[in-house]
Amino acid sequence: MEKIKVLLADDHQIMLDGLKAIFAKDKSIEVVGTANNGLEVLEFLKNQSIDVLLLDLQMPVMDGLETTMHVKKSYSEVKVIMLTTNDEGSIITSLFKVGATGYLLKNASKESLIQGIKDAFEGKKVLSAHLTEKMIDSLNENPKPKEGEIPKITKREIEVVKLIAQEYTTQEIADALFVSTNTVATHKRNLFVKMDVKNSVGMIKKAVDWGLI
Amino acid sequence: MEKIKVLLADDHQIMLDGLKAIFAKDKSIEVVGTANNGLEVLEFLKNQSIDVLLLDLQMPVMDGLETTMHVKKSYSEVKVIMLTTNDEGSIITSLFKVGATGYLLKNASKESLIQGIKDAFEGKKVLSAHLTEKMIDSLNENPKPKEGEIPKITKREIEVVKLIAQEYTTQEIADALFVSTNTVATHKRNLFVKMDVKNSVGMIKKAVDWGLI
DNA sequence: AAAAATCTCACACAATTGTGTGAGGTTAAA
DNA sequence: TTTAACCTCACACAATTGTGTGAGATTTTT
Repeated sequence: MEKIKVLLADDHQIMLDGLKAIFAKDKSIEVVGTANNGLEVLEFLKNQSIDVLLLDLQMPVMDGLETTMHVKKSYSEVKVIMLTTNDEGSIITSLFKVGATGYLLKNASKESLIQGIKDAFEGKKVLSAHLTEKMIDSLNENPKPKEGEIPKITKREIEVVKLIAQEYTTQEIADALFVSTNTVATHKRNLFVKMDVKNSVGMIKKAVDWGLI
Repeated sequence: MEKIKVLLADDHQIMLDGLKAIFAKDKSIEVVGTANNGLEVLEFLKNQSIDVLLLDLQMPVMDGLETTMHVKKSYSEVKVIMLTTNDEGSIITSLFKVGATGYLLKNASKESLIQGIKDAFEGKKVLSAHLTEKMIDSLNENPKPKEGEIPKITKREIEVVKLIAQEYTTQEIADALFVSTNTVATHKRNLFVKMDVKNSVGMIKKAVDWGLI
């Protein structure tokens, strides 16, 4: 069987050595090179193809996030696993959005690392169990409206809000709801006051924040 | 030790019976009641407190998502675990945003269910391993602007977009940028075309999607 | 049953937004 | 250096939005 070609990138030589030692013991993984920053990774890829890129998040010159973007843009078939010591939940989602395949803690066990490489190679998403929760938390981190701070918006008003969000004009909303434009205008007026906004733009922004639409 | 008080909610009686049977064998869990829909859950909570709510996502009258919102609003200390057969990734993030604690598949093992209840009770987030990947995928699923699909928005235009998002009128934007209202109007006009929207509301929505603001 | 909230509509008017067309000056790219 | 993109502004006009006030009808809550 062909070995999984892995490129290691970390600014700490000790880390690179440690990783190489770990993977040396595994028959299905071959470390084909190392890099000290993102630029070196891109240089390496110009000359040689790899299957998996194991990447330190914190690096000088070009960090993990930026590197991932560049790599995925030019070599989309490469699986990228981010390796890091700390676990800032907020960045995890960004990582996956730019196309990373996995996210592992540096203090993960040797077995986890090896398994992570293999899973990534097979196209699976890889995530340290401890990090799942972090990620979930980060989803909630946007200034979620505190319980009592949301005024009571009526059903009809919500209908109006939704239509406004869909770029409907007052006239179109009136037609859609079978009421007069005056009525729609009244709903909007009341909404502006309730939501404490100046215009439809502010209204829709808050509506999104509040989960109204 | 006090038992963990659990309320089961599912519109299928068979499911309820099965769950009861499973939890009956565990000494630390006590099923204190069952409900067939969200309304019954809310009714139950008026008279009796619980620790964990195991909730079917698909229910008539009031589904899991809506129920969760109501429950967390009035009884924030209750841990909610969603139980479902299918796994629509997109809904998972919504779930956590409304305050759910976990999300398990109905075909999870008995052990997983029991452990899930215990974890939730201790405040941990619970997620079927198989669903982690789904969730990650769903992060990527918002009509992410494909590389080439985002038109080139100039710096000046972005400034305008940001101010519009802050409920500035054209006049105020003009003052803020030290240009005439005509200029601002022109920027807006160009933005409408570039972004293919009808008005400022649509513009701000897309701007958010595209990460412009 | 009385009170409060909701939904409806009218009328009038000010304010703002959106559209069309044309164009001069500056900057960046080919 | 020629072209292209960008920023600027004007003028005019239509369309839409936003405000203020008042009020009847229906539903929900107390």
